[in-house]
Amino acid sequence: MSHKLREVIRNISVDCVIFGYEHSTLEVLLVKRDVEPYAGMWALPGGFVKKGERIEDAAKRVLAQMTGVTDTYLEEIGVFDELDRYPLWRVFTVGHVALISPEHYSLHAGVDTRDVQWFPIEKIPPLPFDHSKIVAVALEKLRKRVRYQPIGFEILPEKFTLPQLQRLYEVVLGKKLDKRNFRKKILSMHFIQKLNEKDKNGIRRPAYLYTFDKKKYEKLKEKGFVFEL
Amino acid sequence: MSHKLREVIRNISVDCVIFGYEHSTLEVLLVKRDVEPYAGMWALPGGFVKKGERIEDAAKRVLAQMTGVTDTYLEEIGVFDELDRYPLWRVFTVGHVALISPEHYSLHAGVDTRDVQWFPIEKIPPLPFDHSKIVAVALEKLRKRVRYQPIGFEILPEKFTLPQLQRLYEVVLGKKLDKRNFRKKILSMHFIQKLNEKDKNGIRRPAYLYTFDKKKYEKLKEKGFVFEL
DNA sequence: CCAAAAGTGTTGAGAGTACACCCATGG
DNA sequence: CCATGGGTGTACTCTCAACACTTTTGG
Repeated sequence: MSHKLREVIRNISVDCVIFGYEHSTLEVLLVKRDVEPYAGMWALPGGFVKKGERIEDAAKRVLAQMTGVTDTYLEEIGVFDELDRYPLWRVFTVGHVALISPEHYSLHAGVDTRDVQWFPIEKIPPLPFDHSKIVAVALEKLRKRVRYQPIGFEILPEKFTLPQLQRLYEVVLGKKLDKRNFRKKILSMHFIQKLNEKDKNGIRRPAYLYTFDKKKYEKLKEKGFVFEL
Repeated sequence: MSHKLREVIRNISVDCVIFGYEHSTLEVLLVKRDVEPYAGMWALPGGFVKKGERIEDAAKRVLAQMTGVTDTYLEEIGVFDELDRYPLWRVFTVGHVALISPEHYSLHAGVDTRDVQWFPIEKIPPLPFDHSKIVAVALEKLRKRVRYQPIGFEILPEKFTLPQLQRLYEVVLGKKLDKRNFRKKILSMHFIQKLNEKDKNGIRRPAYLYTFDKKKYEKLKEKGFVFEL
C-alpha cells in the first residue's frame, strides 16, 4: 500500500472496528501491521483513502484487502483528529463499525491467516495510534444502539436460538436479563420467526431455532423502539 | 480567510448547522458568502481547518468569526465526502450541529448583520455545495435525538413556559401533542422547576415560568429515556 | 437417574392514552 | 363580556417486572 503513496490522500484514513459474536463473547477483528509505523503490532484494519475514492468505499476496500471480510454494512462513528495520533504527519481518520457473523467468513481468504484474528473485547492487546479510543467509542455506540434498535441479524448465524440472542443482549448490555421477560419482549416484536428445527449442537436440551424476519427487522430499525429489561 | 491559504489544510473543512427556536419555529443560521465559489449565496457557516488545529476548535472558531455565536456545544454529525461537493478541488467537510437560543446572541456582533440571518426551516433558500444535505442530516439527527434525550435547555430562554416547551417538541417531532399528557410526562421527569413568576409578554392568560434543572437535565441526557406521546 | 439448560404464566404496579371543562387576562 | 390560550383530573388499558417449576436431553 505504501508503495503507492502518490495514489492516496495522505492526511485522511479510515479505520474499522469489526465486532463479531462467538463463544458467547463480543470479539473484535484485528490485523497485524506489516508496515511502519508500529509494524508487527495488532491494530484495527485501516488505511489511507485514495484520490477519487469515497470514504465508505475506502473502508470496504481496506477491510476486504486486509481481512477478507466483504459485503458488510459499515457505519461511520466519527472523525478522530488528535494532533499527534499519527506519529509521522497529521492524519485524520474516519472510524467505522460493523457487526458480522464470524462463521460467515474465512478470514483473509487465501492469505496467511495468522495475521488476522478475533480478540474478545476484554482481551484486546495494546493498540497503536488512538485505536483503543476508537474501539471504546465504537463499543459505546453499540451499547446505546442496542436500546433503540434490534441487533442480532448482522452478527448471529442465520439460524439461532433464543438463548443465543439473549446472551448477545446480555454481553452488549453488560447485565443479566430475565429469561421469561426477554422472550416475551422479543417475541412480541415479531421480528424473528420460530422454525420447526432444534439446535443439534448443544449437549443439553436442544433449543428451538429462529430466523430473522428481515423486513420487520429493518422496519423496526428505522422506526426505533425501546428495549429496557 | 482565503488569503491565508498556506495556514489551512486545503482538503478538510467544517460546516455548522445552528438551530434556533423563535416565533414558534425552528430556524437555521445562515451567512452570506463573501468569497468564491458561490460568493453572495446564503450558506452554512464553515471554513477550512487550520494546520495544528482540532476539528472542533475549527468549527467553534469559524462560527464565532462568521456569526458572533460563541460558547456553544457543537456535536459532530458526520463527514460529507462526495467527490465533487466542492467545485475547485476535493474537500472533505465535517458537519456539526448546535442548538442555541437566538435571543442570547447579537449576531455577528459589531459587524454587518445583514450578512447573518435566521431562516425558518421551511424557508431555507437554495444552498451551495451539499449544504442542503447537511441541513437535512442535522434535522434528522435532531428528530431522533428528541425521542431519547431532553431538549430545550440549549435552545429556549432561561425562563420559559410549558406551552413554549410543548411547541418546541411539536415543531421538532412534527405533530400535535396532548397538553395534559405532555405536562404530566415532562413534569414527572423533574428536569424543570416551576417559578413563582408568570410570563408577562403574552396578551392572553399568562403562563407560569419554569427553568431547567441543569443537573437533572444532564443526567437524563446521559441516561436517556423515551419520549412517546 | 442426574446435571444442565430450555421452556412456560400469572399477578400487581406503574405508565400511557384519551378525553372536557373552568380560569385568567387584554381588549 | 368575549375571545384566546392556560391550566387541571380521572378512568381504562397496556406494558413492565418479579418470580418458580417442569421438560428435555446426554452421559
